[in-house]
Amino acid sequence: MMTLGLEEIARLAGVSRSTVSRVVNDHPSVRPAVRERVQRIIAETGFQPNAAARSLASQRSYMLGLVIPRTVHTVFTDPYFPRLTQGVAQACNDHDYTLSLFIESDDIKLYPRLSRTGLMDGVVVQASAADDGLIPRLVANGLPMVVAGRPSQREGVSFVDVDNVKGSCTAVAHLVGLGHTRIATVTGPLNTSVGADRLAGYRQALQERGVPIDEALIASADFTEPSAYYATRRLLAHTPTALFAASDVMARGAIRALNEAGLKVPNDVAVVGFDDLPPATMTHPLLTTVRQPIRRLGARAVETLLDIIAFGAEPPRRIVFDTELIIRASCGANLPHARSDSP
Amino acid sequence: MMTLGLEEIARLAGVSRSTVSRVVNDHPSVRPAVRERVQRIIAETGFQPNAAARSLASQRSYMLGLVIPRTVHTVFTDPYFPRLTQGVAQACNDHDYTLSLFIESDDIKLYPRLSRTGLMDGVVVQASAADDGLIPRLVANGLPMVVAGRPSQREGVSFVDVDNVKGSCTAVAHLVGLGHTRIATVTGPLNTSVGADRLAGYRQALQERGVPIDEALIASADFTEPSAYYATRRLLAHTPTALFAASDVMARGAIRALNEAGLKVPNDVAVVGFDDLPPATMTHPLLTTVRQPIRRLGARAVETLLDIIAFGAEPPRRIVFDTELIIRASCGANLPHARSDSP
DNA sequence: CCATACCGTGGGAGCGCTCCCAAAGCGCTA
DNA sequence: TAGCGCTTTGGGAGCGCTCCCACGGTATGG
Repeated sequence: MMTLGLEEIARLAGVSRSTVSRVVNDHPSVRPAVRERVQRIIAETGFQPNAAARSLASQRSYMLGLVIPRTVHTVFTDPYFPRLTQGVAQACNDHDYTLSLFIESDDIKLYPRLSRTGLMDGVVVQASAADDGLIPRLVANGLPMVVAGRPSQREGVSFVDVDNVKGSCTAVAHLVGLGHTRIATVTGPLNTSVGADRLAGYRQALQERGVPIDEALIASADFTEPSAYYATRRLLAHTPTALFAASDVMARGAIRALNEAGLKVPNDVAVVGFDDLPPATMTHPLLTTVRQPIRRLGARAVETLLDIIAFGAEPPRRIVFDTELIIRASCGANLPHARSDSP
Repeated sequence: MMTLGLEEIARLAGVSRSTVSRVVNDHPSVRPAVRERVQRIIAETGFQPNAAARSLASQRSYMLGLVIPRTVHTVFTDPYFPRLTQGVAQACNDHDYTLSLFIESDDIKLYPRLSRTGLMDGVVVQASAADDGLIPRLVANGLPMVVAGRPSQREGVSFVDVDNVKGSCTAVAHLVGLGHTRIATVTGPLNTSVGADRLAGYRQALQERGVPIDEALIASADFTEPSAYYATRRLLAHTPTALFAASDVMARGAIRALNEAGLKVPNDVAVVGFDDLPPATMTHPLLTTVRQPIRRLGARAVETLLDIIAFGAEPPRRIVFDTELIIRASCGANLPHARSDSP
């Protein structure tokens, strides 16, 4: 059986390879009658152009990569990444691109895998603590790229992020408005911008409202539930009346530690999280948190990437989404004795 | 700047294109001295072979596809799919393959997208109610394929699945052993084999133990929480004392309906789920369920696929994993008045 | 009626690799 | 020293497509 290629279709339709190519690629300059005849043959034979050959010749693959420099386990444990992937996958579908996943915490293995492929038209890279290795190399490589989150090295890099500083500032300000002055925080890793930014927002909120900052009320963790649990236990000795966790998952860990110590949420300690990721917010009581539009962020990253592919990486695109404070029960705002948040 | 290709490296190293190709592909017949020299040049220049050209010439891409014929929303809402994806992604990493995601509920769009790509060396396809359209076409196409779950059309198709009949049979037998005779079930869609099989296991357990089957105690749903909630409400009138839900997510919906009706779990109604997917099993009380090794299933699907790619699709591989009954609190097995499960 | 313009079409020349075959170089034996 | 077989190397011929240029045909204008 002869390979079903452009040439073969051309033979069957009595035209040339070029004309078939034009029909396949919706090029306008083909007579309707000819176009129709070719299309009929294509439908009859079930012909599908060879993607490798097409990519080789055209330098386009219509594939995008989603690069998450984490372990596979982390990616599927932390609800953030599936959500991001969802946004990215949906956008890829919408624009008829194929999505490839690169989940690998080891930089050394990740880079060759990415550029060896060479097939990707561009990549969305999740920011991480150690992206200084990967991102500049990708940029030097000339591979169109958008970072989800804020990269440590921002020179000439396009990114899509949420305003973490403002988000956590709003959350902490809310706690201050409720009358709290001993507000603890469980932070993310401070060598990541997301961790650092959410702590910065915490500091800013206290500073702006004249609440003294007690460094003993700041405990750092790594966005996992157990790390937050232990961080919170360390915090207990300093008698906070409120706690801001830099993620919902960590808020769960904090609440667990609080409950174990016989403290009631929100009566003894008010708690606010960050993310608004449904399974994690199903705490008792329901978690007050800062909602960030993760799916939209993922989708926007893809759209920005397509824009870069089409029009070049200059100037770098910077998109920052706003967050929204979602007030539920864990902050105690609805408690009878709560002081009003608004004057 | 001249394109960095095999030819260019060859020139720099003073050898031929073929020799460079041999070095890149670890072909043994290259003198160590030459190999080393070429490798040095490759390292210095940061050369990476072009994947499209390589795929075109060799007919191999080292890419696998994971095809999930569902909406993007479903895939990221139901915890089963992320878990499966995790297993698949890990296995792809382990074998140095790149994973592409094809999430599309519309058959009409899915097929062309898959075969147009043509790049995939093979695909893992999640079974679905309407896979009769997709799977035979893929088989006809000659694309190496493994189905996760049981395909409706099994002729010559390789698949990896769990023993759903035995799994649910064990679960229901457990309830019978606890003294229940009015055991209701909330099933998955009965046009899927997973839905049908779990119901078959329910029937088998009752039959084997001489418990009459009351069709009024069987309500079908679609694996979502709300559908199970409503199905359970319909069941309430028939006064079950136990309920087997065909998934953990549905067990949650069932428990919600039960609680709303003022029924306590497990005291008034014992509940057993299926899947053992952590977020969903965090019910009050903790869910007794049938654990299925989803990640292993995903990983095994990939390994089977690689086997098929290497050695051909004949004979079709059929792998069935066993499940395990995980007894927690929701079935009431630990209640003081519970009858012993074992004679 | 011929010149000019353009539309539709065909074919050549790659894209950067792999695969195969032939040739060269080597050590060994007879 | 000629002959043999082995290892190592080089180059040709594609893989199936896109892109570009050139050509013939028809429509248009002078």
